[in-house]
Amino acid sequence: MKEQIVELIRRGLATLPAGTLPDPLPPIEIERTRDAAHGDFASSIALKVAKAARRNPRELAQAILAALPASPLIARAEVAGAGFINFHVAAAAYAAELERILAQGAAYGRSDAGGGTRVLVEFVSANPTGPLHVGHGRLAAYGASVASLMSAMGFAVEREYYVNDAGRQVDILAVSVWLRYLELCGETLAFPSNGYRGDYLRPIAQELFEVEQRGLHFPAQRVFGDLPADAPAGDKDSHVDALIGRSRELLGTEAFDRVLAFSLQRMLAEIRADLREFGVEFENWYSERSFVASGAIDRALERLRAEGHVYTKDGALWFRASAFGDDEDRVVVRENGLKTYFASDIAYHLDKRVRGFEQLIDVLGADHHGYVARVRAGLVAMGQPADCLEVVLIQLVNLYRGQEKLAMGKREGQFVTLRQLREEVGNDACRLFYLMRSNDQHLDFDLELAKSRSKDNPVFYIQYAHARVASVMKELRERGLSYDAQSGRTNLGLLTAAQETALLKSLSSYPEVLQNAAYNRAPHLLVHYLRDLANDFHTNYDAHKILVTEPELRNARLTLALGLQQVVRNGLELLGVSAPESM
RNA sequence: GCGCUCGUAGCUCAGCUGGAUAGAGUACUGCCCUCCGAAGGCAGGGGUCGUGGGUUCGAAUCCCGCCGAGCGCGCCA
Repeated sequence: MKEQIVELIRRGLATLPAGTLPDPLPPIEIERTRDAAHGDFASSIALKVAKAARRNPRELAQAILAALPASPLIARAEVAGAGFINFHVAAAAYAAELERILAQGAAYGRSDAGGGTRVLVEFVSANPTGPLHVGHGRLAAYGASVASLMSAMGFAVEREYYVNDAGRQVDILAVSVWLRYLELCGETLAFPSNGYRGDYLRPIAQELFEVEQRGLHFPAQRVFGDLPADAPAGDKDSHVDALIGRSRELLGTEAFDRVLAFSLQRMLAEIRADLREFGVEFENWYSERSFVASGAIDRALERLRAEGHVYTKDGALWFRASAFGDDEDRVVVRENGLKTYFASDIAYHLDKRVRGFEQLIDVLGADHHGYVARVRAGLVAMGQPADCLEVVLIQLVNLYRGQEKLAMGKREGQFVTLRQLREEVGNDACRLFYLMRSNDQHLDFDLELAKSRSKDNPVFYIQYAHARVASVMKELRERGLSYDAQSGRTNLGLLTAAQETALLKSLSSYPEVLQNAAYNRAPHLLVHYLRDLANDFHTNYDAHKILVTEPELRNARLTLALGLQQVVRNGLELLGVSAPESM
């Protein structure tokens, strides 16, 4: 609807004599008015160009108004205030929009504006060394929803999880599982402070034991004998590194890698299952291990070297990041010859571009904000446009049970997992609560509220609107009546009550909300919209009985209710929340 | 110290690609059930948009300073 009016203005402006308006015309924009007295849409185009055109804004607005072609869409248009042009949309136009909703069904609100531009959304990418916790859940819900929204806008979106399955951390994972396995063999040992201490590794060790039996058993003394001391007396890093070395030595590379692969596979399976059950799917699970093996990092470094963007200092190889907007230069190859994580990170991002993605969206926890400038610097140095990478930072999540704030810290080892959260409040509440707030706002997640069946709970309130329509349809059948869609469409003119026109108006703004939410990477806007829409429906429901005896009015009202139901369903779908028929 | 983010009603937050008297939920106060789901609806009070400047016809929104909160500043990953 909005686009149609913009088109109308565009056509009107084209008929104005040359020189009336300044040449580089700002984009024509209209906005929904806040005050009904200002009509439904308003344009401030006259105010914006008045100065450049050296004309009085009101006069200019009047001229534009006079040039507007007549349209059945607009009941009335007028100049108001300092030079706004206000548009009053014809009631029939809202009725037509409702018909469009029902005709397009699940496709309503979608667009092809993205033109199939390839976009890669990378999110979650949690290390496969532990289960997903509540913070990852927010990344998952957000990334999935942004991907859906962009896909609805006609972008060719792929979702990617970068699996950090290489490097020291997975060695530590292997050692941690093996130590638990040794405990199952009857050994008593001091678990390294830098190991993964959580109980979640015990079942994996148990499975390992069932597969390997006692084949990997070594006495604890041989494993820990004369290793550098662990913290607090010694250094936890050198302790665990030595422990990795000792493990490889005793088990042999082949068996150690077997333990590693087994642990990784189990951990990853758990993460994938967790996300799948949460309704979050990825096209790509991109393995760092295979990425490293492909030689892509060396190729990226070679590219930097060829362009002269690296130099040697203190025995290390540095990337001249400061020349590309970063605060300082960064090491890519350490003095000991090992490549840094940063090196693989920029190579990975280059690889995304090489794979043909025009736009890269990274969804990261806010504590990663330090990486943005340097990764972008890397991409630019390797010839990529600076704006091909977009990083969205997600603030942290605090769990509450009513007033009580729940402690959750990895350090204490008692962090709440995503699975625990889902099991307690359910997927729907989980997804919606995660998306309720803007990404750059800390999220207070109240478990009690998420579970409550009342208006205070937006999940409930929105789903209830959907279910309520289903309930009305059921009641209709129970009364031996049926819905006549044709009659409903032809009698939409009967929907003249204030609550009905308000609902019609809200429904018509859905495409605008979607577009806004997609382009601003802001699913929370859709959540707020759906809540308000549900409110409009409940208000209308309370004010006007749907199942009245006059068939024309009844059918018209049912049409409105079904349109509402369709839009709620479409919106919830994009948020990953179910639209129940009853609850 | 440097950098990123945030600061809007008692509380939790929208609004921030500048627009016409600043919105919602909650809490508080008072109404509404012989009626399709009261798991609901209606009405009311409540705000120097952290603060001081600036840009603009117009600033919660853009720019600068200050105050306060969170996070990040390894040849870790």
